Amino acid sequence: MAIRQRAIHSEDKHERHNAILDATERLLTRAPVRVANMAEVADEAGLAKGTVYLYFPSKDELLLALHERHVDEFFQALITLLSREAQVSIGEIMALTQRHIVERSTFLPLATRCFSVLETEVTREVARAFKERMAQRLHAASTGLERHFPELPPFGGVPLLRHSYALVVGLWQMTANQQELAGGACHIDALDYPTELARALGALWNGTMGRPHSSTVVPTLQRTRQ
Amino acid sequence: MAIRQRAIHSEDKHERHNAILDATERLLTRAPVRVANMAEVADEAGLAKGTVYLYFPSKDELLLALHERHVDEFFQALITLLSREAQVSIGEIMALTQRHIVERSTFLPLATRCFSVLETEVTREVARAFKERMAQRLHAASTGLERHFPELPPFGGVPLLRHSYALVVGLWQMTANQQELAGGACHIDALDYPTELARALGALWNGTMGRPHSSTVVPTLQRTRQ
Amino acid sequence: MAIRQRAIHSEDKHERHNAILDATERLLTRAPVRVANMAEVADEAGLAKGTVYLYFPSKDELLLALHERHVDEFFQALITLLSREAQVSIGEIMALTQRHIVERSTFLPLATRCFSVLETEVTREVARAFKERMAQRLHAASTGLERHFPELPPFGGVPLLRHSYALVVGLWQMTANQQELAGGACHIDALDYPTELARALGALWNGTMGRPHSSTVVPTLQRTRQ
Amino acid sequence: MAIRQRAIHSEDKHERHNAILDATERLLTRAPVRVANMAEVADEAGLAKGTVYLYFPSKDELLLALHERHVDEFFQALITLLSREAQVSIGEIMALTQRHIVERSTFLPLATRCFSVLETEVTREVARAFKERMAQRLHAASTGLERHFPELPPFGGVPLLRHSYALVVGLWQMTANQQELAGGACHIDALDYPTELARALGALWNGTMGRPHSSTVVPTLQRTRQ
DNA sequence: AATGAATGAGGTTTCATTCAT
DNA sequence: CATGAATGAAACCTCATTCAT
Repeated sequence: MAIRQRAIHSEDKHERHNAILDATERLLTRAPVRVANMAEVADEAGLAKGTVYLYFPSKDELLLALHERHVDEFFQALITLLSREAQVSIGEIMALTQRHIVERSTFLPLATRCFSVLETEVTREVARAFKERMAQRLHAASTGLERHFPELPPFGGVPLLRHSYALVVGLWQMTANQQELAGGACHIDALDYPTELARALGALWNGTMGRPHSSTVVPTLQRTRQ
Repeated sequence: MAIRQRAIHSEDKHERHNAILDATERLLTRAPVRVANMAEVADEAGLAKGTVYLYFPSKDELLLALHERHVDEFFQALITLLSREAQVSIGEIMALTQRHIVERSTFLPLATRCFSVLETEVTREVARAFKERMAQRLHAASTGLERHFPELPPFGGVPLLRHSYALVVGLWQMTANQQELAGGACHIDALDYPTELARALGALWNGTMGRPHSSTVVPTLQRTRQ
Repeated sequence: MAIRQRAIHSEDKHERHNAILDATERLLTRAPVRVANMAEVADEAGLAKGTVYLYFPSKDELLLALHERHVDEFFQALITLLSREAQVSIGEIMALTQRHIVERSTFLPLATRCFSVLETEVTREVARAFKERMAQRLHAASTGLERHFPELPPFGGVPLLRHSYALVVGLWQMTANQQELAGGACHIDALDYPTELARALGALWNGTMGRPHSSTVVPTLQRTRQ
Repeated sequence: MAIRQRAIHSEDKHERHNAILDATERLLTRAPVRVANMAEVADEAGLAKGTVYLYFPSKDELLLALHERHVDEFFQALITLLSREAQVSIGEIMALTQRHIVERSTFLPLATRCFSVLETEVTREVARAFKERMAQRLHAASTGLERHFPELPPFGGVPLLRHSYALVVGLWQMTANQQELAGGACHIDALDYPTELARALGALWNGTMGRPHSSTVVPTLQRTRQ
């Protein structure tokens, strides 16, 4: 085990906390589906197993913390975008989603796993606190959203964001890793995930705001990829 | 273990196949979140562990088969409904969803689990075959759907169904078992799952068909519950 | 792992149950103080770890079962001796104690360990059942004891046996493994365990029965050793 | 952690040594069966873990030191009692035992633990020194005992004290925490520990001194409780 | 075909002790 | 002297799957 500086000051500890999350992220990137065990995490972080347990009380809380970091980064970016004076378009929000969620190969597999973790493997109190923080993020983002989209009823941003997130996750689960099939079973419905997500989100948002459907959002979501 | 007749003829085998699925379903009904182990499944079916393996090559394929039975029942009902001469309303489709998916306590937990199973624990060939059958069901339902909803473009039923399913699953994962929080953290967004799903699906369908939003679908989805 | 016959019939299972206890006993004999881990036990028994868990639900219950086997063998012998027509002397009982408890190097270390196990590591129900069986053995032995020793008041055998057992265990804990010290610190009090136990038991029994002290019991207890 | 003065002078060190033992005692009082870990000990003492290791080379030697303090307090009291001019009765010695050992909830659990510690976890030298000090205490007490009880042969106090101690410990291990069973399995033998101990010690002492059994000692041992 | 005994890899967590600061 | 972050060995137990009967 590599001998590392000791994390004595609060900031050092925070850094090491993040370093462990980074290590977990790297492992997840390498094999998004398989969940690493604590020995691997410790190894990747250059620490001993016991040290990881100094920073996270259990494997599940480690994974949950990483997921929350993902979510937080997305919401930070979203809230920043929405706090801008100039008009924000649906397309811009989708592009953000694309960058922070879709293209980040670890986000959705981990999110999927955390849904079950929250309900079974973690104390009620931890789960409650996590959900409370999520609710706060939603509210913050919702406020900005309502300013840019007057069609939304008061507090209408929260359910829209929730529904969008549900669509992102649900569609990913249905579509992910299906590219491999493209060769043989290629039908009209076998769009890749980002394209199909863009269409679905477009429909959801237009339907929520009572607008007629506009297909202009799709190219925007695709743009990042090209 | 009770001594059972041997299943020699093909129809007997099919029967036993289903009996194992029934047993798994019963276990899942009793504890939807926890996944039963094979010993319990065999026990519940009144068989030995080894016998279960004669009918299903692995635990994951057993679960997948049960999930497919769920899905099939839903699609059977949907296709039957859509094959009717008289006009089918969105509300009727949602009521069907409510009955077959939302109110069936085992459907969504199992679906969630199967998404990960499909990508990791099952041979490519099995996954491909499963998805192919799903695609066929989607096409069959889509054809009926397009007949009843002329706003849909040709083949537009397939993505709509996929997006709807994604929303059903994704929203369930976000909402399930969160009722417990209702007491303290109750916000405007803490709707129960069926209500929120009805709104989300309503927006998605209206948005997909380019209609203005109509709230009439919500009571329909709720009606089954009363 | 050596491939072994499968234990299918009830008697075979009982045999394997005992084989695992035998293996544990062997390990304990080799290193009476150190408690073996389950991997070692399985290895010594020529079985896989999981197999041991088929026969014993936990390590602690395995140890408790072995201890109970020790105790049972002692009580079987004691009850057999006491059921004899002819007069039984104190010396004979002590010789029995010597053979089954003192000279069996695993008995007392394991007994010591089981006292703590019973109070912390085992379910109340298991502990209760164990103690109930112990009480029955005590009563059975007591009945015979009272027949041979009329000085004992009715039911007086039970406490006498309990006190004797307490003395056996307590004195062993104080004396065991102290031989090593004999060289330097040899005082008048540094008798070896069997001799000192014989004297202590002699005093306890005589005191309980209101007899004047007789030293004749001591040589009897020593006899086995020669 | 509170910043503490450094212990520079020898007396300060001794004080801190005792403070750590006090902390351990407090923890043990709170949960006599569970053995505290070093983190808790340090915490309770208001010190850092490493500091505890400055005063005790290992956890086991810490426990042994605490046990020795217990034992020493008992022997101090016993020797003081026996050094008195006026006749000392068996009852007085038993009352002393009652106060210092039986009623001190930490004494016997710790004693039990230390017996195993002495044989395995501690260097030969440490164990030898401990036993040597015990022998000296025994001899000192024995001298006084022989003066008050002329029936005792020369040096007869040492084995009597040893046997008594063995009985105290052994009977405690058999009886402790068994009150819970009183409800259902209540037999004539289910006396509480102090009562049963009084009878057993009475028999042992009378047997050792060649006296006929007298039951007068029992109420004496109970008196403290009332 | 049916059984269920046997397997053993796989993963989590604890905590006494060390040592850099 | 004092700290407390870091260590890593140690041990338990589960359960999907195999295969002798």
